[in-house]
Amino acid sequence: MPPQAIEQRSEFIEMVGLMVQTFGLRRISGRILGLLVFDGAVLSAHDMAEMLETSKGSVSTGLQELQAKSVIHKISHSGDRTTFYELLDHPYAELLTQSGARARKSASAILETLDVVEAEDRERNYRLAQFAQFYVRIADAMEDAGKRILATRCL
Amino acid sequence: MPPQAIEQRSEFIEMVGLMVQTFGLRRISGRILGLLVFDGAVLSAHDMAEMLETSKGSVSTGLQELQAKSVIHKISHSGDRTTFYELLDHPYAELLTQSGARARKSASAILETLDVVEAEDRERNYRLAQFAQFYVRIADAMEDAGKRILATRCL
DNA sequence: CCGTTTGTTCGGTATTGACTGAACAAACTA
DNA sequence: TAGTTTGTTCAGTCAATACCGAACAAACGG
Repeated sequence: MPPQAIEQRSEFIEMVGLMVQTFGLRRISGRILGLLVFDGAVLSAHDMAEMLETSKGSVSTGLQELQAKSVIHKISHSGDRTTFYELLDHPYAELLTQSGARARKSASAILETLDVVEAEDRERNYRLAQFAQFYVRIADAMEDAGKRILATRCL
Repeated sequence: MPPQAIEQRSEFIEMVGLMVQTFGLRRISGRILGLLVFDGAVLSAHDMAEMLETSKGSVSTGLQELQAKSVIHKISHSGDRTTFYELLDHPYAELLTQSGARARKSASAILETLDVVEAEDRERNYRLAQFAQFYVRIADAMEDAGKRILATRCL
């Protein structure tokens, strides 16, 4: 690989590391994701730690996080104790689903307050309802986006 | 206000403080938002600092953040040096717009990598495109939700 | 079984960034 | 102008948390 390409790859990996933090993922998880997206390889935790120049411990946590979000999955071969990992077919759908679920939970919490609070103050009721609706819209949007991604034809 | 209502109010305020962190807002900004949503009052920074039992400095930063996101706006009366703040009519639309813009920026950054990288590796191209599309979908979803909120009839 | 390789757990460390509070600035009053 | 109130800025502090790496566990080969 020419030196320029190495630079591009490493920049991409770092960029993804920063980007995924929006979803509450650790930077290390994003760097792993970036590595897998760029190289498309099937890798062991050991290899990843070397390639990303980081500790095995960090990689281990990152891999757990990415599995919990259904971004990657394990692969094992008989007669080999190594566990490998690769991207799932639809790596990002679950991220959206979970974000949507969180938003819906926020909406519920607000509506709960609305229920509990005295129903006399019309304007407060409106403000709380408006606030809850904000989260409902986000939840809907996320879930829709997730479904649309799943519906997209695979290569 | 009965003690139970005070408790509900303060719980709500703290909850919003945690919730808004999803949008990259500080906790203090969320607590201010919670206060304004619950009370519907027009308040000065001084009052907010007292009510939230926090420093004037924190409130000041929080107010700037909320203004930058078009959640609140200033109100001033002639012959009074105090600046007051209140919720805007559509406090949440801009939050979505800005989130959408950030997502679109991520998508662009990924597509830029796709452009730069050798076009030979078909599978890499696909993975990068898929990743970019993920962010495009989020951007679209956020912007749609924002528009839908604006279109919702006011009280 | 022992040695080797792979991977996880967890206590300690370092870094990030939110919050505080004091100093400063601005705007009005007497 | 001096005094008062309001608000911002910024250097320092503190807490949250991501990361490191050593110790441990598990799985296989010799």
